[in-house]
Amino acid sequence: MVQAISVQALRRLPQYLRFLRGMSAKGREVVSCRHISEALGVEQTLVRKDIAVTGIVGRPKVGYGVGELIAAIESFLGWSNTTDAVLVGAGNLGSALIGYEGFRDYGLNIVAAFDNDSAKIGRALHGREVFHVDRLRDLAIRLSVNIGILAVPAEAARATCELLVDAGIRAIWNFTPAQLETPAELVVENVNLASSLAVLSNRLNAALNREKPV
Amino acid sequence: MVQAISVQALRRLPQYLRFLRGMSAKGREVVSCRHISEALGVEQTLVRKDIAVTGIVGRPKVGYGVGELIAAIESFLGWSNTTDAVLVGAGNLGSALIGYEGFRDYGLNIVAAFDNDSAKIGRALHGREVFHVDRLRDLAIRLSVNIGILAVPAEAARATCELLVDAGIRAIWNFTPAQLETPAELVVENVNLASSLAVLSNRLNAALNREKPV
DNA sequence: TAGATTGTTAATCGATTAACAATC
DNA sequence: TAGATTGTTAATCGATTAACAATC
Repeated sequence: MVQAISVQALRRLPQYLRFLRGMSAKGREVVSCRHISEALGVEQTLVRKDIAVTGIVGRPKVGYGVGELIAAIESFLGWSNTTDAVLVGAGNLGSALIGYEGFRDYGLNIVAAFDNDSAKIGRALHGREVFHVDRLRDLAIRLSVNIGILAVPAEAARATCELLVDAGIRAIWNFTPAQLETPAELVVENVNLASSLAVLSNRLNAALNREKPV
Repeated sequence: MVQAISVQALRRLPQYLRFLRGMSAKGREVVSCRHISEALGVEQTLVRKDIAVTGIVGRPKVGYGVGELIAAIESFLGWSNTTDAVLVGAGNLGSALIGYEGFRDYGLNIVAAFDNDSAKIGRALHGREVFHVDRLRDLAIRLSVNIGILAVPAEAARATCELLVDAGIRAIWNFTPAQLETPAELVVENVNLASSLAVLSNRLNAALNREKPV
């Protein structure tokens, strides 16, 4: 059966993972929920519940094995093995993403970049070749890539999304502000910078108003 | 009094805004909740409640004035006037952010970039000069900038955060995976790519398993 | 008027937190 | 044993949805 897990819990797992890897690097072998809770500011009980979904069992009075827990979270997220992805849009953001080495920690490997600007084709971008989008379908199918990273200008988002679906892509990591029309079976995860900035703006305004009330 | 609004609602407002601007560009003058609801896949009642927080009042049987609604959302988010920000970290991601023209739509203006790599200092990045971080405090205070964008390597995140606080920065948009130790009054908004990818991975795995159950 | 739409109140649902039991 | 910690069940809280009233 497929594990049911809340989006919120899912979003916390990588934070635990990062903390645990740090502990592991320091040679620490066991860790308690209280430890994680205090480091990340997440309630102990919540940490315990989140960890429980990975199927790992801790030892009362001791805690969890750091290595075990890391492996369990990685495995739960499907990050134990490298997953290939293609990136479309080799502009500023696209090249930053392809050059971001941190993705390795999440088991993500961008195998190739695509663009429709002939000035960009053929050049290597951080060691990955840039192809014309015309070749997307062929290459993605041949390499059986499931994940597509969308970093094109907003106006091109929908059309590019269709290209990706046509290329057999099953999940799109959408870095554009555009809302994608999604065929039911397509997984779309939006990285919505505007939403994030809205939260920042609102809290900042609240903080400033608290100081100088109108 | 400071408007109370849920983070979720706050995150939806920019989506409405984007849709409304599109409508406005097409010459549309009124819009109903149903209209927004269908375009964005958000329940009508929820749209209505979200819009209500901006203080705007619609007309039964008609809807809301597109221009009015845009102005109300922009004003609520504090996006009607441009807000200055400084960016620290002029690497791949930093230069993508400084070159991203979309921020203009959210009233965000990156006035300068900072780095500690002498190879990057002095060069212009998408038209903005890159300064040494030593000059951060002086410039940020002089320009009374409230927002700092953090795009340094994860290892440098905490130290840079302290520099920003020392420079009078009140809100940090954190693009690093690091968890920041936050003084109570500092606003921190994390753009957590790992969390986002975790959600994507999990849904993709679920979709693939649905096809080929174990 | 009738119908469409806004606005609000009540019900539901899900996530978080609190309380407690189990265990080493 | 006593105490610390895990694991689970119950209570709370907040966000979403459903139902309804108001209005043009």
